[in-house]
This record gives sequence, C-alpha cells and structure tokens, in this order.
Amino acid sequence: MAARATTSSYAVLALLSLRSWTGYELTQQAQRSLRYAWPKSERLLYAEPKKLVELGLATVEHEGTGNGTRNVYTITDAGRRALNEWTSTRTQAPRLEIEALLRLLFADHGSREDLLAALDEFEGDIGEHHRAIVELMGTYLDGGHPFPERTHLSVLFATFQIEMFKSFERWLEFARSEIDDWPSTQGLGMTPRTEELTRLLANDQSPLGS
Amino acid sequence: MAARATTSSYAVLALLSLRSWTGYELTQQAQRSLRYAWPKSERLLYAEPKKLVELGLATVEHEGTGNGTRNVYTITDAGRRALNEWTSTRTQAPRLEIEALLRLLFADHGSREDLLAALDEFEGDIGEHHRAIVELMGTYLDGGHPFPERTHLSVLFATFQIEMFKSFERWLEFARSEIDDWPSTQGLGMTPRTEELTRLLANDQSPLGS
DNA sequence: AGACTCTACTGCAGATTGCAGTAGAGTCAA
DNA sequence: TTGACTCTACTGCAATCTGCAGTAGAGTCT
Repeated sequence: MAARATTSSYAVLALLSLRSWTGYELTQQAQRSLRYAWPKSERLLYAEPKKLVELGLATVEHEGTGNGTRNVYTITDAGRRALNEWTSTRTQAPRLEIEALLRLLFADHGSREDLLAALDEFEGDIGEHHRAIVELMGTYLDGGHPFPERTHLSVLFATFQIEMFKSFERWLEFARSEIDDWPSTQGLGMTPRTEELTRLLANDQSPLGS
Repeated sequence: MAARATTSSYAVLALLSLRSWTGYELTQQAQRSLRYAWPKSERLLYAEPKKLVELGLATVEHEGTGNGTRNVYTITDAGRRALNEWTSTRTQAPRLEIEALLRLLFADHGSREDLLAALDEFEGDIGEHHRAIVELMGTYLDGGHPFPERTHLSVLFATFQIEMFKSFERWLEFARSEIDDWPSTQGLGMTPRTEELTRLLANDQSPLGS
C-alpha cells in the first residue's frame, strides 16, 4: 500500500528542489537534461510526483477546471531531508542498452546493408543527443538558462556526454572502414586482421589509437 | 493472449541460432556478452525461450525429473527466418542509465565526499566490465572461445566497449581534478573556469583534449 | 468553420525486475 | 555420516516501468 521511493522518485524530487513545477513541466524538463542520465517515460514522470505527495515529500495544488487541471507540485522540508539522505546511499551500476551493438553481434544473420543501416540509425540517435547537449551549454552562455548557479555541475555532466558522443562517432568511422573490408557479414572469423585487433584488445589497447 | 516477439526475444533467438541451450545456460551466456549491449534480468532470460516456443520459433525438450528438470531449447526454421527478417527492422535508440551522472547533476544536495563516492562506485562498475571484456578477447586468442568464426563481429563489439570505458575513465580523472578545485558542491555557478569550459562545450569541443 | 497543434493529463495492458522459494547434486569438514 | 554450503535449475508473485490510446480545453491558421 505505502509507496516506496525509487531512484526515479529522487530524480523528480531533485527537480522539485530547484522550483515548483506542474506535472507537464516536469515531463518537459526531464527531456531537457535528466534524459541523458536517467531516461524515463513521460508516463512515469506524471506518476512520480503523485507518489512523492503520498510519501509527504511534496505537496500538490490543483489549478483550473475539469480536464484542463494543472497540478503544481512543491517540495516539502521532509522532501529536502530525504534528498539529502539519498546522496549518501549506494549508486546503482550503469546500464547501457544499445540495440545497434546487439545487431552488430549477430550481424551475420543479415546483410552488410542491414548492419550499416543499424549503425546509421545509431549515429542519427546519438547525433541528436550530441547537438542537444551542445545547444544546452549555449544557453548557459547567452543567459537563457534558468539555473546558472548550477553551471559547475552541468559543465562536468556535459563534458561526460560530449566525450562519450565523440568516442562513439570515432568508433562508427572505424567500424565502417572495417566492415568495408569484409567480403560479407558471415563466417569471416579469425583472419590476420581480426587476430591483430583481438591481440590489441586482449592487451587492453584500443585499435582506434590512430 | 498471443505473445509478441520483443527485441529481447530476438536477442535470445540469436543465441539459439548459435547452438541449443538450456534455460540456465542462456542466463549464463547472456551474462558473458549480451549484457554489454542488451542487459536483461535473469528472470526475463528464463521467460523468453518459453515465449519463443509458444511462437513456434523454438522447441523445448525437458530432461531430468521433477524440480531438477533442464529445459533444452532449439531454434526452428521459422526461428531462423524470423531472425533474418529482424535484421532489417528499425533499431531502437540507445538508452544510457547512469545513476552516477544523476548524482553529479544534483551533487549540491550532498557533500563532496558523497559525490566522489558516487564517482568511485561508477569507476568500480565500469572497471569490472572493462576487465571482463579484455578477458573475453583473451579467450579468442587462447582457443577457449566456442565461436571463433564470430571473431570479426566480437572485435568490433569489443572495440566499442574498450573505447567507451577508456573515455569514461579519462572523464573520471578530469572530473575529480575539477571537483578538487571546488570550494564546495554548492552554488559555485559561473566562474572564469566554468565559463571557459562552458564556452568549449558550447563549441562542441571537449575540455579533455589535453 | 474545420483542421491542427499544444497543453495537460489518465487508464490500461503488457514488458521487465527483484526477490523469495523449491529442490536435487556435489563438496568438505567435524 | 551428517550438517552446512555451494552450484545447478528453475518458478511465482508483487511491484516497477513503458507505450499507446483516449480525453479535453485553448490557441492558430486557412
């Protein structure tokens, strides 16, 4: 019966610590920054603040009428305390779901074009994120960002993302050039080239050293 | 009523395309490689092959008695066809859940020690994965790998992982050195240093160029 | 006046997780 | 030789989370 606070609850609670938001605003704000660290569905983002209210960590005020009601959520003192306590709890292991890599692992069931298409889609997806992060940092410079006192945190966050995207893009270039040299997706196995690469990797060296 | 094949179904189907496995073996095998592209719970990995049987994409044979029963799953021709068709479908966008980054974004609610502890935990988690991938590539060299004909695929896959882990580790070093210069986690905001970094990032340049 | 988009949600089925529980087989020590 | 422990090999269940469809008001544009 009594709801439990999950990591997602704390993510929403952390947003509420910045200011009060409506449910809708929370879903939009979560798209702007939270998404890159803690991607959650719009549906959950609507449900979490309700749970926070149930737990006494936030309060609601209903504005408007009938179906056009806006629910404005505000953090409580108990909410701020809970957020403080959360910071010293154990962090969950990262979880990276990259379907393009799954396609790569079993690329021998499809054509070279299928594999290259999966890589293109991956590139498109991360390219979008990449541009969004660069744009976000621009808003800190032109004064358009609502929380400039958080610049020092955003800067480290964005550095992580940009580094990661750049390394993904370097890999994509490398992967495409290797795939170009394959006769097909199937049964290539151990060749002088793949053995060379395997040897590097087993030695913890990246073949992308260039 | 009729079960639907999800990406996880195809992931398991792809494993079955290599050879027949028991449910238990599937959960173990998924830990060895699939986990890095498509992390799924043991529970799901037990349920998926049952669904494949229901869909006619695999068959089961029950071995042993009572509770010690082993269920051996084998792919069918329809399963191989389905796998082939899957390769040309749209790939889902990557999804990266990194709680340590969430902690970083809201680090001003805790102490510097809390933040550094979250980074340490992150480093420990990726370090484990990093070592496991290096070790996996070693098994291709010493002949211990059961599917050497897949070396060309594994090599690209592992290159991705090693590159990513190395970029994470470079970032951790950078982040720690920046955090060391903070007076506290709170309200630092825009300083000459953070502005310099913001400017680089808004220009799509990584401060880790060094 | 009708089509469309944006705000602002809710309900529901289905996908996924985590945890506890069951049970046999093998090891190892007192 | 018996009790403790680990490993194999799962299943059941509650709770979490997602995706999609549906509702409804307000503003815009044609």
